Amino acid sequence: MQITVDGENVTLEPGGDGFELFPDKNIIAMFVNGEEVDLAYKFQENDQTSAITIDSDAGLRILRHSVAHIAAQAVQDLYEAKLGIGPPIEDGFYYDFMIDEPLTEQDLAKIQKRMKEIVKSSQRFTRRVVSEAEAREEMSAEPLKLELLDRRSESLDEGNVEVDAGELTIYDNIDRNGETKWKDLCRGPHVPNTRIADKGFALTRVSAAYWLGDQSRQSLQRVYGTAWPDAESLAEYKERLEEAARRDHRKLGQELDLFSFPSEIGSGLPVFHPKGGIIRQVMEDYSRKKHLEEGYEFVYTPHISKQNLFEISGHLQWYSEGMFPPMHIDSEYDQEGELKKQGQNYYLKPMNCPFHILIYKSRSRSYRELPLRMFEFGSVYRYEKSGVVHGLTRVRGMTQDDAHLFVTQEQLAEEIEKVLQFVLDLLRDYGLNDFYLELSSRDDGDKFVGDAKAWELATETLSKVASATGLELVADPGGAAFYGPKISVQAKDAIGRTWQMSTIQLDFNLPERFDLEYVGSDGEKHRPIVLHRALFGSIERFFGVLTEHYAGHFPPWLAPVQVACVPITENQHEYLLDFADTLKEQGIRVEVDLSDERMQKKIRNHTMSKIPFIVIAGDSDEAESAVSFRYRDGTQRNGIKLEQAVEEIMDAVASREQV
RNA sequence: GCCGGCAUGGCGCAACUGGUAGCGCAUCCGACUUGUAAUCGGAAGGUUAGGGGUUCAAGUCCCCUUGCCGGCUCCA
Repeated sequence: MQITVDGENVTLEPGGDGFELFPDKNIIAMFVNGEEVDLAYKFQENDQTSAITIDSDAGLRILRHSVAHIAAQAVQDLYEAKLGIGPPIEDGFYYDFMIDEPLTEQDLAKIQKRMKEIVKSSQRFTRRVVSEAEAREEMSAEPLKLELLDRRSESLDEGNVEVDAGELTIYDNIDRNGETKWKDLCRGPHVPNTRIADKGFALTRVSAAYWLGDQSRQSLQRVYGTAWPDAESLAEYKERLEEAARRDHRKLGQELDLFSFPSEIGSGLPVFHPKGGIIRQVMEDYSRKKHLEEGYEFVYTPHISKQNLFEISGHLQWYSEGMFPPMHIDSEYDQEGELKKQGQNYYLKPMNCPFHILIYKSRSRSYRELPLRMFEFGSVYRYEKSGVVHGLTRVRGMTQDDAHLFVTQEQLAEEIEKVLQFVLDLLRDYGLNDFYLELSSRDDGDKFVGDAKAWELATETLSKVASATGLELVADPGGAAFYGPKISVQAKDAIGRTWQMSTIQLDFNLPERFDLEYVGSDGEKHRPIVLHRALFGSIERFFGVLTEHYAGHFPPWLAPVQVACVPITENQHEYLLDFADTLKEQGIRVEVDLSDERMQKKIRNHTMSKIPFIVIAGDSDEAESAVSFRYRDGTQRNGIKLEQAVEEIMDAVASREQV
């Protein structure tokens, strides 16, 4: 029998399978004619195959999915639980269960212990093709699996071949004695044997999850886990989690005294302390400067508005759920309690656009004024549901670095290009360098405004401009809001996590609703196009992302305290105070530590508060008009002359570099 | 909004099955004056998120509210 292995012709005995062909233990499955299959697969004439190693992307998915099965077996060994689904996910897997009692952390430990036993018992994953009737029979005690079978037949009826139109398979877990210990309806493939999971897995958490992600369906218990080819990779993964935890902006915000969320104020409503305040101020000042240079004009608008504005804008129609409920004011009653004056509703604003648009509409506009760019640090309030607020990244009150650009059709492409370049430059100034773009286009449904033609044109324009940056462009079909397509900038942080930062959003809706126009060179009235864009997204969120990106080690230009001076003895107090004065005159944020702690303690304190420059001086330094630098990583440089020290600090701040 | 967990001085934590709150850091006072990540001694500080209940007795048990955490759903 002839088959092709990695493009090479190989001769195999009839009935030969993957175990024969790939004896290497690191190979856990294989591709056959493009499909992932078990090693137990018996080759057919002319099959094309290649190995799947355990550490490849496909291999890891298969491993994780297999460990999900082991978890499910363990759960069913220990509890009365019905099976949901158990797919691999990034870095791990989950399995959903219908179970009466919610699982706890203690349960997790028990389940993991049981999993270890299953792994050690060396069970084989064995594939078996079944008819639908057989599958229903064997899964008769598993209502959720039966529902999946129902759904499968429904979609087959509709000619939808997406969901496993192929044969149905059950995987049996068979132990050394040939006894079937467990089975699951599953497409596979799987690792050959539970032992392969050996030392590289761990359960990580439990939570609830809706069946099939549907809020109206029942809540299941979801067990999350992770799985890796070996113990080292698992340890590395755990270390990665710990690193992320160390960088958590909520923790750093507390430790570095940057911001807090007083419960007296309410959920999702942060206050910035002086140390966080100065960072914000520097960020905002820099942003203002850049916007001025880029031709933006600054506007200011209130935080609340009468209901009617949001009726015109459509927010109440489309997004009232995300808005704080209204406050009703100005009603007046006479002595009999009869309504004398109809009051009205005011809403906290969830977006700035209607306000900017009113500024546009305050007088007639000429094409000569376009593009008109209105910028504001606009405070908005959104009623985020109670379960979703999260540190600074998901809040109920925030400040957007928001701008609305009013442009003509002809100017659109160039303006988008400018904005995109502006965004990327600005993000780079903040130390983010690794980006990709996402283009969200129209949903196929009819939930959109404007005509399809205009959408198509605009999407094409966005796409062209995005491609021209040379950055990776990911399509997000159907991801657009109802009012227009958008480009979003995704940035990767220092430990490789991606964050959605800026968005550039076209709007076909508001110009219509507010009946915007400008007078063109032809003397006729035309409708401008509105571009929404926020570069940071929200200041709060960006602040959180930067904190995690830098792990609290803000570069000198952003650091709340840029220089801490530590005298070796009291004799240097004057000397360092003079030095600090010189820096202060240059606008440097500097402190001299005159406390009566020992200098080792002072160094420790300032290192822990992550101050970029610790400047130390003793007698010998003073004698030669010098100081010593100590950086956050513990490195030191001695004997730096005063003028040079000042210059270096100033340079580091001015260049916005990290030290 | 849903499921589960948590809530003790500024911060991090302790207090066995209910028996009238402890420790470290920080703070304040005093002593010490010291070349690169914690000097020593002393003092002050909480009625245990808020409210209600059970009990002779509640930080420990029950209920409600608020907030936080992990997910789900959502994120204009």
